Amino acid sequence: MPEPDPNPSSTRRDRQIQRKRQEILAAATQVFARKGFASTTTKDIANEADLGESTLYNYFESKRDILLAILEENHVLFDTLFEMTQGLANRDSLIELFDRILEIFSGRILFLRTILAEAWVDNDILNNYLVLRLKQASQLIEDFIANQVKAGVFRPIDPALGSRLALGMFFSLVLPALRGIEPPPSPEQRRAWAESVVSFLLDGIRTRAGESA
Amino acid sequence: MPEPDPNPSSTRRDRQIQRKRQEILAAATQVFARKGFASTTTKDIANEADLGESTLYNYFESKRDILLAILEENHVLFDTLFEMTQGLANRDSLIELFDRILEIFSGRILFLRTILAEAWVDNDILNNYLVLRLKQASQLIEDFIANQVKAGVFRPIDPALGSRLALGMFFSLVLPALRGIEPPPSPEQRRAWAESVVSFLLDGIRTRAGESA
Amino acid sequence: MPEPDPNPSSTRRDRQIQRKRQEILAAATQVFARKGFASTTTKDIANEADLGESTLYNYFESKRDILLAILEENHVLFDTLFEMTQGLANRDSLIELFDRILEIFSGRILFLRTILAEAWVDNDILNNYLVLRLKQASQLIEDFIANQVKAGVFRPIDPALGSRLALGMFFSLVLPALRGIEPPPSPEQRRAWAESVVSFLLDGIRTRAGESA
Amino acid sequence: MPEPDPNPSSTRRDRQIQRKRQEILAAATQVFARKGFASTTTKDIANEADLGESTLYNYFESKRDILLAILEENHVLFDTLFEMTQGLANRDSLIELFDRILEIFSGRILFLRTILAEAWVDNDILNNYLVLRLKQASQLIEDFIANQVKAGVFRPIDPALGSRLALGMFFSLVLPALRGIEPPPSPEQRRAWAESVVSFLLDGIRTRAGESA
DNA sequence: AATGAATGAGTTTTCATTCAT
DNA sequence: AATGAATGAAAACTCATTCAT
Repeated sequence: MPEPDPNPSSTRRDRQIQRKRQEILAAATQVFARKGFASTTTKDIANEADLGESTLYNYFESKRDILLAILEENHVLFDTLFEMTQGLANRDSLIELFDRILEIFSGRILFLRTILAEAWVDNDILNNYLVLRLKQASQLIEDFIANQVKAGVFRPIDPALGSRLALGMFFSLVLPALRGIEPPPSPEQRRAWAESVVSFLLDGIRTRAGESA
Repeated sequence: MPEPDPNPSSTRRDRQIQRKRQEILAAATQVFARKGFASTTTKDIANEADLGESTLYNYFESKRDILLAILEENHVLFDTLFEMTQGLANRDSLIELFDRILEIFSGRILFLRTILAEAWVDNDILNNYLVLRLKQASQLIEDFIANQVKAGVFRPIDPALGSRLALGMFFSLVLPALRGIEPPPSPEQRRAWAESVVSFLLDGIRTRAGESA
Repeated sequence: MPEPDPNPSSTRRDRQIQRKRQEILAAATQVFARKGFASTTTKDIANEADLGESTLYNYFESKRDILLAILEENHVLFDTLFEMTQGLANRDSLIELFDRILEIFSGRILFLRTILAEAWVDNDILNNYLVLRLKQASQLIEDFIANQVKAGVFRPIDPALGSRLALGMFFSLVLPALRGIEPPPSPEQRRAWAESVVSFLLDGIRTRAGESA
Repeated sequence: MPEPDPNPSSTRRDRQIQRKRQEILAAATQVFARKGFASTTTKDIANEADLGESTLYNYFESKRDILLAILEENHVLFDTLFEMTQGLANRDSLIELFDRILEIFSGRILFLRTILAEAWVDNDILNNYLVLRLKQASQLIEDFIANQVKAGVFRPIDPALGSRLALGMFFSLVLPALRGIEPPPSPEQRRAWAESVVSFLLDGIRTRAGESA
């Protein structure tokens, strides 16, 4: 027998509100990704959410508030990514990391398309929602590189530069999907990509002396 | 007493018109880069160009027409790049290519910032002005890779993937400058970057068996 | 076991309804006085009454209906004033009248602030709720003046004008409190004011020949 | 022969703009006086000014800006009043003052109706545009009363109270015209009123001992 | 050729009111 | 009886574009 909730209606109501907010955010994400924030009208969002335009304002303060809610909501999601990734130890953990990020990216394509577009023209969004994450990711890779260099596994390379190039490789793979001109990668494709990036990064593209023999 | 030119006013006027158009395009590029096309008003452009708003319409049909003129104007510039680069033969020609593109990019930051933003939300622009160029660049690198693989210098790698990753590395270097959060690279910086990218691409990051000894 | 009332729920419900209506009217009076009718939203009223917005419509037909109910409710109150004041006989009764009206005004500041604001822009309200009362008050004073003139106590003055000036003096005293930039007058203050007005009215401000001696 | 204006077009343009602003202000004053600021729509103003709604925004920043421009414009006008009135010396100068203010008021009825309405609900407007003026007027009268009391001409009366009552009398005369339920007073009417107010104020309404004889 | 002025079409936002529960 | 949710209608304001000069 379930405990009588001391405040059941309030809680249910809250959930109901949250659900509706999610619906609106999902609709808005669709349209923002397609047209960009500035070119999206509240009418667009309302149509996509199958609501009256004024109803939006029962759930959000303004159009920009909707955008920020989308950013906020997804920002949290990426927290977990970095919590899980405590450190990069070896080739396999690098592959694992790239694969996981590719997976997360594949599931958040519309959001990512939106945030990249807005961060491109809005400094607040860039700094509050993108730079932070990129720094975290970059740091992770830098630390790995620095360690490997110290251990003699890597050539003495600037970790910051290495990290940057690694991120560049990574984005070269997902960007077409984010932009919507390629389908999101299948799990197999992701795995293959992750391995390729790591291989390129670690081994380069040239035949090794020992291998070519 | 000046020589009677057979068609003086027309020619001079044409040049005058062209000059004014350039001024407007330069002003518009500034504002588009800063705020994005959709958030830029014709008033913004007119202010930046130090003109009356309605004067813009003596030179361009519409706000979008200004954007397209900017894209068109710069598109031509990149033609020369690919004309000059007939083929990549070796490590040095790769470095040379990257260096040259970095240089061109550094001189066209505002334009690039604009085209990237708009191609991100506008399929026409993406296809007509960006994809074309990327394909050209990509093809160049792919051909190089395919050749090297055939010659046994490179491991048997998918040239398309290799090219993509190479472009990704390249963009990871210029993007912060395009976005305006880093200064444009100095010539020395460009050279160093070009060498780094090529080195990463060709050699990888790991100590080579022969080198570690 | 309670007596079966022949019509209990109805009566009790009616009282309950009336009580709730009063609460809403009190809340609305607060907000109307502060912001004016047009700038007050139904949400403002609902918040002040600690109710849901839609609940208002169980008790009133519309926002304007609430305003009219406020006017109606208070209109009745002033009936009693004029019933009690059957006629002005002498200086003391004049003082008494002013004092009483000051008292009533002090207890109805928010209502008066509201009605004055709305009568200022709404002819219906002006005519139905304000002009009537002012005419009654004015008549009272006019009659008094006319009588005094006839009796030779007053100079032969236009009673309508005299009444108007007397009302003007009166309002000059209460208006700051109605507007909310002065505290409501204390009973002593009211008494003093009433005497002053009557003294000014009757005696003027100049030293009398007999007095100056 | 007129001096060549160094900047003629600019000046003419400025005048043109000023003229259009005046037109809009005049139109807005009409509508504000009739319906109150909050109930007036920009469409109302545009219709009254025979302009497109959006045209208003070429001359004013916002609806409120129009209101403030009206207040500002008229505020200046009252400056002159107080400059002219350096001091009140005797009965005739008092009459003169009242007459002049009545005249000014009669010419600014719509403006005054508007400012009174808004000052009634807006503290900024009350303090910045009304209280200031009332204090000036009040001070003038207070000084006069204080002087007369000192000279033994007036009974020892509180000058602040006397001033307040005098202002009340004054407003009782103009208010109906401001509200629009009486025609503005004719010059003769104004003169008569001024004399009456002063007479009431100075002499009171009662038969004087000496006069009744 | 340059532009001040005007504006229609739209955009975001507000708000009184309705209605299902 | 109370209200959360939804919304049509309208409000203030924006902006690309036109046009007369």
